[in-house]
Amino acid sequence: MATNSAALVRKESRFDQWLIPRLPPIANDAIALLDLKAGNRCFRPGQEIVSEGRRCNSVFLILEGFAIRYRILRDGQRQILNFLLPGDFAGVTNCHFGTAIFTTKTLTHATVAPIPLAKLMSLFHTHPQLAAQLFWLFAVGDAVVAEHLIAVGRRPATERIAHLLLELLTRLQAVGLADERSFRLPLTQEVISDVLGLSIPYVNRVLQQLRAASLVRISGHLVVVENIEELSALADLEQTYLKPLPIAELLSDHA
Amino acid sequence: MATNSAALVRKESRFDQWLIPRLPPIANDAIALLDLKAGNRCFRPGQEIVSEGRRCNSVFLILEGFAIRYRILRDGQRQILNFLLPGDFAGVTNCHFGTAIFTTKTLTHATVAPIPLAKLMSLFHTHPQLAAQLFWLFAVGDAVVAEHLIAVGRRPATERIAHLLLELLTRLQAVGLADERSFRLPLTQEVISDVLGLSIPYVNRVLQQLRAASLVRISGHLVVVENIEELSALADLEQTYLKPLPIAELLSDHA
DNA sequence: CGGCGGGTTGATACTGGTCAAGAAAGGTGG
DNA sequence: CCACCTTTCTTGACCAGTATCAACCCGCCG
Repeated sequence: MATNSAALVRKESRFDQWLIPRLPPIANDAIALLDLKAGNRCFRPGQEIVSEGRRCNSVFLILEGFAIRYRILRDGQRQILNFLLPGDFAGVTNCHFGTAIFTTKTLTHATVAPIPLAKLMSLFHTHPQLAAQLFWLFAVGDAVVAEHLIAVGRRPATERIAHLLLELLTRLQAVGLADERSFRLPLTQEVISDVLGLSIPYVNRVLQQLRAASLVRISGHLVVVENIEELSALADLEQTYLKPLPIAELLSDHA
Repeated sequence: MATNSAALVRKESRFDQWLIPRLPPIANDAIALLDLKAGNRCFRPGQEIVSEGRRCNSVFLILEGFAIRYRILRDGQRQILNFLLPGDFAGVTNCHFGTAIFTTKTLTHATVAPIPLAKLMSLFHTHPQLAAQLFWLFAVGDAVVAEHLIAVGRRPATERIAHLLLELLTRLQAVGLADERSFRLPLTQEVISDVLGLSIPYVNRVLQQLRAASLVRISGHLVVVENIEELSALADLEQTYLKPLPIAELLSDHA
């Protein structure tokens, strides 16, 4: 079972040291199985982990730090697709095309474990339950992007921002990187605007309103949600996708 | 290897009959392995295959017909996330949460093969390469949604529409359901607007411009791209994600 | 024949973009 | 600890892409 290898990892304290977040079991499994301690790579803020147009045969398990996946358009505009938090796999989509179609760039210092796609796939033969867990992670990732698309496609700016902040709060809580109402993350207004498809000045104005209404405060790299209830009412956030059932329960249910 | 079972399926002509599209190998594999001929379900246009809020423990392989995945917001607005074409798996994300968070609804008559998630997962033990192929399909699906998000987030209406039509053309060609410049699909202006986050009247006006410029013509359920070059120039379409490498090639490459 | 889902149009409003510039804030070397 | 530079944040004036609302029309189906 998953718990064996996960427990195994937890014992190794040096490794645990910077494994601050509570990675999902799949991540711990992968770490144990692939001996990921060996090939870790560290990135500085703003470095590209995966670059659009370049070859890519590996996925990257984020162990520490934050990253974004995005595309730069012809006219120089940027659309950020999603945030990559500790425990997420980066580059999964990219590596299936041989050459990357999106760029993944670090937002902070980050520790990342590269896993060659071939190695991962070959593990399926010996550890089939790993595949199932990966699917589960994928499904969550897909849901995050889908919710994001809904926000960008159909919600006004204020709701989008509220939605984004609550999504991040919830996801970060899940990995132990946020407390009840706040988290640290270098969320510049430029980043927010590129995530949500807005302009920087407009994001600024909306943020001022939210601040004036005592709903959120972003100062430096600290994001504080001052009134979760009201902000949630604004955001209309789907909670299910951020708190998915453990895979075991899914398989035991009946149609 | 994958080809065995795929070839096996192709021989069965009665089954092949309505398997007009060239399903990807994974689909044919699944069909063979799971004996999907047995449990097929037929849907009429406008029926829900998966309903938001209801339990969901299966994925659905689309064998014939078209569907959309969407969410209805509080205020009644709809955001369509993606189109499901023959060969696509529907409900994959949903079934990982126990209860569906999106709705999948038929656009035409459709034939669908339900696959209990548990059944699929258990196959990984006996057919590990199936998992790898499913990942590949997933990656393509993710890329489609991601490109969609980019269009909605950062592109003006005309480009969005051009992008959408070319995406559909290319995807349909891949399964043998479109010729060089046209395809049939009940693409109402309401659907287009809900896919792209626009209003119906505006879609109408943009469509008129495109028609006036002899770029596209939508009449009834027939979509004809009259000038692929110009439309492509407009759309700035990423082709890579619609023509991914076969999985074998990916695994043989080196970092 | 009537109803209805689509498509089309016009008038009008507004959300959010653009441009331009300045003020803070944060980081860095001396 | 300060001067300086860069990044980020703010603000204002103005503009434009799209939304809304409200008809009306058309073709199809029962």
